[in-house]
Parts: sequence; structure tokens; C-alpha cells
Amino acid sequence: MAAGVKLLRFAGGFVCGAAVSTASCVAALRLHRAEPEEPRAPSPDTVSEVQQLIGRFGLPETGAEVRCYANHTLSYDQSKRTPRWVAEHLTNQKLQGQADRKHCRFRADPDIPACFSAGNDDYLGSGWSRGHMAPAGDNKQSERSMAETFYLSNIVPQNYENNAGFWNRLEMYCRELTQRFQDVWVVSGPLALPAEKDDGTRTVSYQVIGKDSVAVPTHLFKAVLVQSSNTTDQSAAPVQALGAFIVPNRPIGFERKLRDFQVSLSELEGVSGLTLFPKLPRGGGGGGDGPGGVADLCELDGCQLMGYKEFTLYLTGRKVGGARSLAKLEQLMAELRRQGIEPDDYLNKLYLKKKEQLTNQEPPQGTAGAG
DNA sequence: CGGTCGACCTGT
DNA sequence: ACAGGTCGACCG
Repeated sequence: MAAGVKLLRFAGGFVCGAAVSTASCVAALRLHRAEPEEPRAPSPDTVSEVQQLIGRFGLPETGAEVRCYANHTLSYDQSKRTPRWVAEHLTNQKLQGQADRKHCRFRADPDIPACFSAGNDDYLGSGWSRGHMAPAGDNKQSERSMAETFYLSNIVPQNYENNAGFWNRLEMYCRELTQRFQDVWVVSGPLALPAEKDDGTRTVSYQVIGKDSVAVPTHLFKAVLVQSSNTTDQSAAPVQALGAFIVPNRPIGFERKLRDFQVSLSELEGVSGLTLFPKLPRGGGGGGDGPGGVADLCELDGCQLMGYKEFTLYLTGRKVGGARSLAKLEQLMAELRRQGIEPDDYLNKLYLKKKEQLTNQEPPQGTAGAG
């Protein structure tokens, strides 16, 4: 909304960065907040003594530390058995490759303690699909990195239709951004948002599935940051744009636009409890909404997902590529036309190529042939 | 691209 | 006989 003039104020503003640990954040607060005469302030020695006593048997551990994989990074939620957030960096270069998800299998993350880990059996027959946060399709370049996205530490229970449809198209849009921007950063994760009851009270409620009680998110979020250096003037500051989205974990049809689900970065941060891209310069504007100097992704790039026709053509192309018989091949093309969609040049060429390939490997049958 | 499921093979 | 892993058919 606030697309007007943005003021940059550097004076004295400091961001309560999440780049620091909780402990040092508390320490920072103590430093900055002028605490009025604390009575009986304990001497440092006493503090240390007290702390040692409190921590005698160790302090609670959350298991939320940052975990690094070949091409994604995440923080895990041991209570929900899902990630809290998953971050990745995309470039056009990194999206090239032949890695194939057919060689991958969902499995428990070997680095997550078994007692806090989800298992495949939690998901199977639960009514929910296993939805990637860092998508497999972002890891064509490496079998290893693709295999790691199938660890259940990167997975949340997701509505089937949402996963294969709207969310899938959102992931495709993120990949498409690498054609127009040099660097793309994406942070994705699950949310359990409160719902308002009839009496006006708000309550957080979410289903859990399987023996491990994996939490089913009510919504999913994605924060997308893009950057390109100025092609005409290399010395100019790079152009940056950011979009934040909150998507309900249920079927979403083609009539809905991505922009319908866009929220401000600060709103997403508020509901998620995360500080996203904490090192990104923030605007000091009164609203405190949106980073200063960073454009709105949807105003800059449109945030247009594939439409029905385009998406169906794309899916048919993928299926044609994987067809194993001439009969199946023809059935795919017939189904496309039945839906009133004419194949484009790309699909026609793919079809002819596949037809030739299958004809050669599948000798003509039915006519006076050897069995 | 995103998924599930059942048939089938393997090892104990 | 049964658990577990692979593979191919299927759906949006």
C-alpha cells in the first residue's frame, strides 16, 4: 500500500536484529534500556554464581539451531516435527542440471534426534501430503542437494491440491525470477495462525498427524528477495525487491492471484515471530512497514503465476517427456485437446520427438508381427 | 512440476 | 510369512 516516498533515516536507529542469539539480545536490551536504580544489584560474582547454580544440570535446549545442507538451510521445530523456516538461494545457473526426483525418497533427517523426528508413516494415509519447503525442483544441479530436500526436516503436512497447484506455481514463479534477477533468496515455512470464533475470541488450533503428532500448518509463508546489479551502470546500487506471502493450507484455484496473498514483511514477521533478512536495510518510516530502498516485488515484477492454460501445457509437457508407451502419449495429447487447449510449438516438437523415440523402441504390434 | 499408491522383489 | 525398498502407473 504505502508506495509513496520513502524516507531513509540512519540517525541512531538500531534494529533488534535476530542475527544475534536470544541471550545476547537480552544483554543488548539491558545495555540500552536505562534501568532505574536496581535495588540490590548483585555483583558480577554473585550473578555468575547464581547462573552456575541455575544451570547446574544444563539449561533447556530447543534444537532450533541453524542446520546447513548442500543447498538449503533451516531451523527445526522439535515440538511440531516440522521446520520453522527454510532458506535457499537461487540463481539461473544453479537451476540447470539433470538431477531427478525419481532417485530420491522421503526419509527422516539423520541429524534430527529420533524422538523429535517425523517419519513417513506419520504422513501416509493421514490425508495430508508431504510438502517441500525448499523445493526439489530448485536442486536440479545436484543429486545430493535434491536428496537432502527429501529429509522430513524440510517437509510439512500440506493439502494435496495446494501442493500440486497454487504452491507449485508459486515455486515456479520463484525459479522464473532467476531469469530476470541475478540472485533470488527465498525463505519458506509453516504457520499456525489464530482463527476468530463466533464470540470474537481468537484461538490457535491445528491438527496433528501420526504417532509423532506432526503439526499440520494452517498456512504457509514465503518471503522472496531478489537483487540485480544495474546492467547499464555497474557503479549504481543494485536493485532490490521483496515480496512476502501467506497462503492458506487448502486448495486455491486459478481465479486467485498471488497478490491476493501478499502481506507486508512486518506483518509476516509479526505472525511468524521471525525477523526475516535481518541484515537487509530497513526503512525508518513512521509505519515501519517495509524495508527502505527495497522495492515491492509485485509492483516491480507483477507476481503473475502461470494461468490455467499455460500450467496445463507445462504439465502435459512434463508428462509427455515421461511417457512410456505410444498409447499413453496419444492419450495425453487427446486429453489436452479435450480440455480445449491446442499444443504450442514447444509441446508439438516434444511430442514428435517422443513419438519417434517410442516408435523405435516399441516395434509395431498388432499387424502380422511376432509376439 | 508436485504428489500417492499398489505390485513386486528381496532378505531374514 | 512379513517388513522394507524399488519400480511403474496414476492423479492435479
